[in-house]
Amino acid sequence: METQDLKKAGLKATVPRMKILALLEENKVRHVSAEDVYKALLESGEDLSLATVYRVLTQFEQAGLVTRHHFEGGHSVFELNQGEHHDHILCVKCGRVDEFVDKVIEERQQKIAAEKGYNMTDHSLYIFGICSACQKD
Amino acid sequence: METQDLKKAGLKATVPRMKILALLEENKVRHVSAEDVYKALLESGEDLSLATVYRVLTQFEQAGLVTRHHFEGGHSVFELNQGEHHDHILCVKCGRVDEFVDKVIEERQQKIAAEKGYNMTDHSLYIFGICSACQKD
DNA sequence: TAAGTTAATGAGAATCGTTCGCATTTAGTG
DNA sequence: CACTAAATGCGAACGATTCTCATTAACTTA
Repeated sequence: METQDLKKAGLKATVPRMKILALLEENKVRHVSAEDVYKALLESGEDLSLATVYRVLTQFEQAGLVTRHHFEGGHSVFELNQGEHHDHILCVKCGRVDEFVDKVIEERQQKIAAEKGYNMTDHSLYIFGICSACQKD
Repeated sequence: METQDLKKAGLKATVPRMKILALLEENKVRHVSAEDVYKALLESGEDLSLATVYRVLTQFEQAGLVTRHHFEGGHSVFELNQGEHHDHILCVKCGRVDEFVDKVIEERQQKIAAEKGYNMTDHSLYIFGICSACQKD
């Protein structure tokens, strides 16, 4: 039950929080904006405010349930944390997003951080390109 | 002369553009926001508008003279393209930014893109951590 | 080098995603 | 079931960026 997940994260199990978490867990789309979440919930009959969506997503992020990605134009998209860490490769033409995991890169990053005297906490890697479908146009 | 650089980039050699390019080439700071550029130029006696700074930086980006980095909170910072490509490692406590180049990572990225059927055009890699100075606090 | 054409600029309004303030409602507790 | 703190809704506020449009400056050609 989601109630447990929320409690574990130190968050009260309120209606908006459960609805948002449930939506993310449906996993229809991996990467959603606050606006996406807001609209999807309105459509499914929920009545909540956009401000709440932002608040909740920010709390989820702080609780480690969700990762926020910063995109161009000040947009953020959120992604439920599940399974292993991964990075992203995205198409600059159609916006398609794929994911990948590469141990070699992970290791090199650790090494680089160490060399520079940093205690690595996180990283963000995006590869941009043109996907196979778009190469045909 | 900067005039040449601008012409080469297909841009008229106007006063604001030359001043902004000169400022970036001074290279006092590698990563500047539009606001930084605007203030610095005002202080050095130039009279230009923030809108122009944004316009010019965007044109520089399109011309490949400059790279724009998207940071948290919808902030962008710009960096003059000079020398070789590099990635960034930054301190989440003090905001310090270091740069690095890693051939292994570059190659892996090419390989991953190919595997996923993408024609890679660019990438962005940030390592986050706590720098040596901040580890002591 | 002066006139003409077009693109660039300044100033401020407008936009967009996001956050805030505050009155109201709800969840968890006893 | 009543109580208290925390969560929500609403709309206003915000900050970065972009737009509009009248004015000005930069290349072109004579």
